[in-house]
Amino acid sequence: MEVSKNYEPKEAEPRWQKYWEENGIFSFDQNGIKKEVYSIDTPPPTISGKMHLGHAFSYSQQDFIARFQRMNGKNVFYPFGTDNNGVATERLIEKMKNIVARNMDREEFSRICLETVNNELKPKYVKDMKRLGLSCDFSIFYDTIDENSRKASQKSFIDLYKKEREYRKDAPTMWCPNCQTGISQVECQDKEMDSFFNDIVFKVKEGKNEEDLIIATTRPELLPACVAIFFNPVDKRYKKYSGMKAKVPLFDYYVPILPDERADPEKGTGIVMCCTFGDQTDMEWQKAHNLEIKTALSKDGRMTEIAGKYKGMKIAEARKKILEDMKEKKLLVSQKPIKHAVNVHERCGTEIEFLKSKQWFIKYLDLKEEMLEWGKELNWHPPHMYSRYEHWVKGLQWDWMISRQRFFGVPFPVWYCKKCDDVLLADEGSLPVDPMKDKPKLKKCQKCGCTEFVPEKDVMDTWATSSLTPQISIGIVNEKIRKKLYPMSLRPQAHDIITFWLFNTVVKSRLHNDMNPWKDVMISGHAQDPHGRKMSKSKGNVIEPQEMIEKYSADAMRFWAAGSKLGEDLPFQEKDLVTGQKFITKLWNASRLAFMHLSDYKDEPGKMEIVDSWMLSRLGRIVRDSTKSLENYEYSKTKIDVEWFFWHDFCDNYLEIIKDRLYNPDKRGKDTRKSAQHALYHGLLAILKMMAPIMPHITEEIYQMHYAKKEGMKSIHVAQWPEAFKIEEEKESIGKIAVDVLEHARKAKSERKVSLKTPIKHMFVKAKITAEEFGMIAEDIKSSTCTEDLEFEEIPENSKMGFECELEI
RNA sequence: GGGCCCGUAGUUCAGCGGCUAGAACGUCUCCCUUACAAGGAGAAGGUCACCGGUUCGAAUCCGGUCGGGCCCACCA
Repeated sequence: MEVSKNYEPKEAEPRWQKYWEENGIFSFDQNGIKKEVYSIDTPPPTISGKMHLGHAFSYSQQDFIARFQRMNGKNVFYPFGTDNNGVATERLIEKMKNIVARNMDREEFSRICLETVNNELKPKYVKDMKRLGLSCDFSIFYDTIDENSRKASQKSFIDLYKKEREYRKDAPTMWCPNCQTGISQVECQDKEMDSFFNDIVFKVKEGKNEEDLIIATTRPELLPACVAIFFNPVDKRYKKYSGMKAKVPLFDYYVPILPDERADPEKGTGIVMCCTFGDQTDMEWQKAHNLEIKTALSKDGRMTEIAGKYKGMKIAEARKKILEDMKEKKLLVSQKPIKHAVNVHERCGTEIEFLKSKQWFIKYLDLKEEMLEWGKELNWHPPHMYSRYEHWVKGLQWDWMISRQRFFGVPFPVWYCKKCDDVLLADEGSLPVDPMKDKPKLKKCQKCGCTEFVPEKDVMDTWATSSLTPQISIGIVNEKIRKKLYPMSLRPQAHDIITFWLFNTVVKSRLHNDMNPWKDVMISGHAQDPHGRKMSKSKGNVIEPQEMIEKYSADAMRFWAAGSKLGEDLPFQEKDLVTGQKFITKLWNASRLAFMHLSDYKDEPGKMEIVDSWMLSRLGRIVRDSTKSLENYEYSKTKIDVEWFFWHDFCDNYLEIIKDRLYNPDKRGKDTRKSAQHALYHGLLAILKMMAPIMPHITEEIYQMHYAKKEGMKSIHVAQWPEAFKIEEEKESIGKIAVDVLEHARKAKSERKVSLKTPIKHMFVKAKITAEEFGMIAEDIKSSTCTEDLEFEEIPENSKMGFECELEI
């Protein structure tokens, strides 16, 4: 069989991708109830334009596993979703369409978001993923904002509410007084600002006298919301004041002086005032000491009525005025200019405030012990990733706040009674609902009988939905098979979101179903720039995977992604794609040689030559190890093992040795040719199959040329994973002599700077095998090394000498 | 500030108690050989970051130091 000289990945890869899709090679068999299922909780990428290198990296790694499991005969459930709900999408679309969400009707804004996502963003994304060769069943597809997902999120909300795991209460949220909107962490930015440390005077009664207590603050305008003063318990200077009260300057009311180790004795004067709320620590203090919450700022960034005469002033104005007044009353001792980083809203640069408002929470702080157990029950790959989960859980201080004052998200299925504020849930049968548009099923408040309701305007945080991906994706398929899918076999994801996505999914699954969502988790590392740094647009070191796939191939890209151990970060090196490309070429050329000699091959082994058994036995070890590696998510080991075996044992040595037998059956005998054909056929096939998960296109191309018909399979990717060949130690050790001799001869010729086909006039081999055994490999040695006269001497078993080879060229 | 990972050849990585510490790329030398010259073969190249400890034996296990990366938190 003649095989064309070159392989063109640019043409071949899309061709096979189309073929796989048209033939449903990766379809999940929804009726395959009897087959063992392997289910994957595919991460839904956030739609932010197009696939980036980190995606190419980690999605390739999970795909290796999916393809391996499929070749092991499992019915692989491998859905695909996109995460397009939440702030990230909102902001992207505001920019793309030049609109501002808060100035629009929510429904209208959501409509534009959905349209943009579906028509512009998603298709590009899915195309990129398919171009990478991802073997998802794209017919099992979800969006975190589609009807199914909204329904699942709202159902989850109702269920947890009924289980008394949800509550609504005042809580501080980050707020931009300029844009007058709640904002999220991702919209914040650090900004270096010039400010002053103001040393101000609190008065403490000490017997008859009043003592001064000096406190350094950058936020004097928050004084009216001051609720306590803290010092560190190890700080002897302030110990005597513990439990006493101090008078707040200008506002003349008393607050307690309390010990707390969060106060830093080194900072300022060592004592600090707690205002509700100046920053995160204020919130912790408020909660830990159960302090009153005072609100000094309103939503438009003006002082509230508790500020007395400063009421209605803007923050900057109030700060100035208050400082002036304190100066006048000698309550301001000194001012030191400082530079410090503050959180600002990235859109407008305004300093962020913490305001209290009603928020929904999932109550889970009481479950810390259980959470640790849940985490331990998962099989972590690699195992050390568990400690990230563990430390996160141990450090938890708040319940899970799930409400956001946002626009494009899943609405809460909730109305409130206008009169008594009682909660009215949507009817489960009517989900998904939008309370701003829909009406509750109940006509009257159960508590007070009132008939007027106020819809909840907030939407859920995106994690409240994405923590349901197992339920959402499973919800798409036949009811009959759902039971077999849950808990799922695998959650693949990167390590940066263990504390969010992974943790939240575990929590939801436990609260809803009382079991873990999956058995195994596989945690990928990050793709970095060539110098091992994080890639980011601002650094200008972003590498686009699309370009690299175009320049080399998807297989080469995946080859690179298989280059580091699971969980390890990997710097991107373009040279690694070159290596991948070379490997593809080598596979292609070796296959050309093989198929040239296999057209008349029939599977009837007969008597096997030693060298053929040597190769198959060695390969048997590789198959055994590689299978184990992939079962343990160690795809990089499989790659290294197969790559090395193929290049050196198989191509350099084995193929060179059998050429003579293949080309010259008249001289060497038909049986020795048959033996070579047999080993060649099965050896190459096993190599292809083991590389198929990593390089799905080139292996498919070669498989289809020769093997597909013979095995009666539509694709290498649904073909049976190779069985390990029998390992035959004795034959291996005899065969190894032949290989050692070949390598020795090659080295000798290279040192003498002569061509490899230069004849060797005389060769003298000494080895620890019998003359009879040597006879079984003598002809192969002669032909592969071009030796004219070969002599052998047996080394006794107990001799110190090992293998020796002398030659004369 | 807390956590996790990593320091092995010029570069990117394997090896994770026991052969002479490996591969790829790069470098140098050679080779048109009936799969492959947009190839191939061979060679050179290492105080396994540093300091201690455990052990018959440490790149590998333990403790510390110093670097690098990432995540989280903080910024009165």
